[in-house]
Amino acid sequence: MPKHPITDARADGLMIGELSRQTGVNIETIRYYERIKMLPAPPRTTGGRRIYGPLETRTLLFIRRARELGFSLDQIRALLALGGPGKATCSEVCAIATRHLDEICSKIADLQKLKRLLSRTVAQCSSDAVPDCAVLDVLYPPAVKTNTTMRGKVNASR
Amino acid sequence: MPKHPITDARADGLMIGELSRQTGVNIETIRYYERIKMLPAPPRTTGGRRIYGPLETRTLLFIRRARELGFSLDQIRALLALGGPGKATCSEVCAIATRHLDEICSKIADLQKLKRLLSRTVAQCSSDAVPDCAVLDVLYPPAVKTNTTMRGKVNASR
DNA sequence: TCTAGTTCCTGTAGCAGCTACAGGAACAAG
DNA sequence: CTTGTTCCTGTAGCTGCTACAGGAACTAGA
Repeated sequence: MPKHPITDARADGLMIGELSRQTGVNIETIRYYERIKMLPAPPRTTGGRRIYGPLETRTLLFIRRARELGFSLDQIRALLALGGPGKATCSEVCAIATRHLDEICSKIADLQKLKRLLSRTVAQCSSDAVPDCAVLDVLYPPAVKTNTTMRGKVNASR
Repeated sequence: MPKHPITDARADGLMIGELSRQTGVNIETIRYYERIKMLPAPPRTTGGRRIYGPLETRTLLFIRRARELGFSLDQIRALLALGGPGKATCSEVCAIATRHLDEICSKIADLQKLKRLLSRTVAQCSSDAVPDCAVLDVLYPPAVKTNTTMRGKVNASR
């Protein structure tokens, strides 16, 4: 009767491949999430295959979205716990999100510092020989300007 | 005669602890760099301890600086190769730096998108009960708004 | 000379967050 | 019954480190 690959047992419920297709989350990743207890272990068919209901789909989409927004798995775990049966206040949820927002802001600030430095440096590129390359000048420590040709002097036991 | 912990063999040259202190790079990290061939294996004392010369110090500082600027180890390897004995043009070095700069820029752009979305969302925090939390609304997929209390229905073998 | 304390050595395992196998069992369709 | 697909478990790999364990080498003091 059903022509889609709905398989066995209770007819509603997806197998892992379908869940993966519907959520855009890799199969191996789904199993990984189960292993690290991000997702509850779903029931199985008699043959041992996982069957997922709408709740799991929803949870997985939640996780995926949160990952896209850069939340760590631990943060997501906390969010799921707050949204869960215990119930909590919105401000607790916001606290996690705000902390994450702070992290994002400081990451942006760091990257912008890098960007300024690097683009200033790259702009000086001369296309000439390497010894005068501005990029290498920024990278190499300015102090030790010693002769680069002093190798293999010490010993060499072993 | 020497009161500083310069040990054995040729008197110039640092042991790994001193190198670590001077460069600010963790001892274990230095050995790790050697293992993955970021740093050449240095000569050893008869007792088997590594002795580093000024070139190694310089290289390690280079690596550290490049890491601070967010270059990957592979990129740094490439930079070191270019700066090395083969010599290359400044534009080759700049090519690597420019690619890295592009990565930084797109990371910044991504993070700023996140930042806007998250801060807009967090701003709506009501401090009230969870069901109406704006953060969770953003995270949860808008489609499936089904009853959350339908668990443990399918089967439960195993 | 013996001993204590420090530094160093190798090798292995762990972190996040996956991804990619190998080798086998279960299923659907011809 | 066979073929092909999907699924299963378990393990190892990725990046860039960090942290151990268990032992060897060195220094300084008694």
